[in-house]
Amino acid sequence: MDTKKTYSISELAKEFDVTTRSVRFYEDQGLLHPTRRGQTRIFSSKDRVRLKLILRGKRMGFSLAETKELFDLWDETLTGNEKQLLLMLDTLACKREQLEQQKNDIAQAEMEIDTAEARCHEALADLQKKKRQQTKTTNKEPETIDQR
Amino acid sequence: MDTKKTYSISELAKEFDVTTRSVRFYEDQGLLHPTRRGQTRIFSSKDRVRLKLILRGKRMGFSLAETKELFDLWDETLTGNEKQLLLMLDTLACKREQLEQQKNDIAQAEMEIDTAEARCHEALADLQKKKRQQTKTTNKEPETIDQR
DNA sequence: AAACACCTTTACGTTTACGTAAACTTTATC
DNA sequence: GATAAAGTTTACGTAAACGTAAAGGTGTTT
Repeated sequence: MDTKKTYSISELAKEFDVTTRSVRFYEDQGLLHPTRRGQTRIFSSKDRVRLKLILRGKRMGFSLAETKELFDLWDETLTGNEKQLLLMLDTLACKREQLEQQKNDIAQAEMEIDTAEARCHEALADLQKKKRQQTKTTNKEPETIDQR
Repeated sequence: MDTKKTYSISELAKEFDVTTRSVRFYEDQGLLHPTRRGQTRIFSSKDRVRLKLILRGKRMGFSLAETKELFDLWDETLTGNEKQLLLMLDTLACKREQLEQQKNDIAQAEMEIDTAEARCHEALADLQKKKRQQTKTTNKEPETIDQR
């Protein structure tokens, strides 16, 4: 069920493969806002979404502070104040630029991986050739063959 | 000139907008290998390329240690040892997966930015409407208009 | 030769993002 | 009602990636 209303700390931790320590830390830093039953934390599905966003942000190289800024900004944006709305639009535009940069970086990296891989295959092919020649002279069985 | 043979530390620092401290740190961590004239560092164009890769790696969320591993692996790969070559191919495949994940993350983020932006524009439009109605009753000039 | 720019090493300080242990409370289970 | 399982706070520890002096060495420009 994706519409489950609440989650325990270990449920969230397990689902997203982080420690409870991390989750508590994110709360401490103001990124999550669980309610309490007694002193036990109860996380809403909003918290769940935010945790997902936090982790994606991390994978994308965002700091917790950056992510928190976005969360806070979004919350303030919801108040409907015009200045906030414009500020949010600005911020979104910035993020878009960052994403463009990242896409470029990724494209570059992919190309370099391609050429690196090609060179590896070449080098492997060379090695196989040498082996075959050795095999010819010593008359042994051929070994592994690189096939991709 | 992209074929300039050597660079001083501050040349590199300026070109890539990092501090000399960082460059020295990268050397200290074994990511760069400048030669020396006296005790002054002299960076090759290979170092320059590596610095570029380091920084791109950082933008992509890679740690220096990860980047160093790749550098080292690549250097060892160049020795032509078969095991190294296969290991390298494996590593490259892993990196490719990472890049796929990142592309997904970016695509998701872009979609969310799109919807966030749309909501902002809606909210702004609502505000404008309210303003216009006020303007009608109070007969004042219209103010800013959100046009995109 | 004095000043200035640029380079060096050494070394302690700082921020981020948690890890880890200790000591304790609450809740579920046998 | 004992015991385990999961939760809590407090607090010190740590790795990464530098920042920031301090103290000094080259070299060239005026």
